[in-house]
Amino acid sequence: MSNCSQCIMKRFNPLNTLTHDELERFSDHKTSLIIKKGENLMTEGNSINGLYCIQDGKCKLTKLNTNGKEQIIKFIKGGDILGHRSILSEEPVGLNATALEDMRVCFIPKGDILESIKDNPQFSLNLIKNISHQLSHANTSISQMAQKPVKDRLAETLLSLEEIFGVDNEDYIDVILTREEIANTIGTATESAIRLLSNLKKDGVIDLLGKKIKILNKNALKNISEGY
Amino acid sequence: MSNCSQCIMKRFNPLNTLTHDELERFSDHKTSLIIKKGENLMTEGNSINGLYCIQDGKCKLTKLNTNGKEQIIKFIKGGDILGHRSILSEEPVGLNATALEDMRVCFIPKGDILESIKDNPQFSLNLIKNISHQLSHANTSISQMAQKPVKDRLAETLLSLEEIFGVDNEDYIDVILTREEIANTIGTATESAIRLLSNLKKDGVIDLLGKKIKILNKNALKNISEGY
DNA sequence: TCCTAGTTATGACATTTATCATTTATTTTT
DNA sequence: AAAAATAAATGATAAATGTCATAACTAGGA
Repeated sequence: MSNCSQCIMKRFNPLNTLTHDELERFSDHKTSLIIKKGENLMTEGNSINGLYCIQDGKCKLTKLNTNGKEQIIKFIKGGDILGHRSILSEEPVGLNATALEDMRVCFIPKGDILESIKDNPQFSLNLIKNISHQLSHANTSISQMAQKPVKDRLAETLLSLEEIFGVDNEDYIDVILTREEIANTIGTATESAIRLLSNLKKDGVIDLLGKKIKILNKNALKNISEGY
Repeated sequence: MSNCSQCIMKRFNPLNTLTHDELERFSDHKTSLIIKKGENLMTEGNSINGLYCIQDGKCKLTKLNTNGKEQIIKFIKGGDILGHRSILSEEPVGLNATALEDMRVCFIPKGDILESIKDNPQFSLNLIKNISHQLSHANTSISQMAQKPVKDRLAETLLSLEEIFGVDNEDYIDVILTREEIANTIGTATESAIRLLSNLKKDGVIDLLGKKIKILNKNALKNISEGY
């Protein structure tokens, strides 16, 4: 089994402030697991007794609305952590985490996390910063969802997907989403998302190849996302 | 000047875990200020070097969109604190805090807050819980803004305004908002908000008296907010 | 008190977005 | 490889929401 102190994924998350000893303790107690595409790593309303550190693979964080519709709140990739909000606030998990592709994930039990929080103020602070950052991001999302038309939100989402996942060797955004998932991210009907994507393609702003999306004119998208 | 250790407002916020000594230190360094209706307590993008504890009065937390529209993210009342997210994450303030009526506010310098964070783990934890709770609330908002029609969001907002501010002695919701502010809360045009309010009145679900709003049928509103 | 500026209200209309129906394409299963 | 299931695309139409215009009302200042 791999060792936390040698793991490079922690470079990207709050675990990067942990001492060698702490990481050794994590290694001793951690479990590795494989989550298959479509499976849930966390489920809304469930409680969780540890923290997930994503080694590899992508997932979506979703919320089921009272009207039965799924809203995608955030995307998660290798290097991200999940579950810390729930541990810190001692509340059930608020979102579903569903694998978009097969994932490799490490699970570190709550006890070890709490110990490090007690002993290592810098670690606590980094967790707080992570959550704070999520909060300001969420506030921006609220504003955009409430005030911007669907077209603008689609443009914004495409830019942010490229930002998060980067591009493959042919410059396509490196994540595969169904049209329905794109619609559930921007909060619109699937057909509307499809139509708007087709329009963007017709206008030469993006290229579509099956589910793959390539941004051809980032400036144009940026303008659209700001309502021009 | 009033004394933090005797102040009852802290009963409602994370400051309730502070020791007598810590509160004395706060008292020595704190300043009290009056914010007049319409003035800003905090401004988006500015940095802040302390924490505000609201004694009295109400304010709105807003975000200015790239298209120039104001989105109301949250309402704040006596007993709430402001600015802790910015202090903890060492980032500029993300939202404007604008007084809806005259406010009395205490300002506690950053240094004292950070000292208590270092010394008092329970205080830190309570701040984290506060921010975590805001985050789950924000995620719910995203989902509702994205997926629910304006009518449902208005119903939801009215219920939540009564929840937050309570009612006066005639059962009107105890906060005065313009129709534009209501529209900016639910993310719609002012005229749409006005029309939907009129409809709710015509249906006997609410009563309107100038800017004052009374909920007559809470169950009906709850149903509307869930799409029935 | 009157005046002015701002707010609320309402109608007419334009635009955006959702829904439904159907076809075509793609993926999965057998 | 064929069949079945699922997803994408597109047209027609309905519903929701925004915009513009204007009138009625309200509150605060001269």
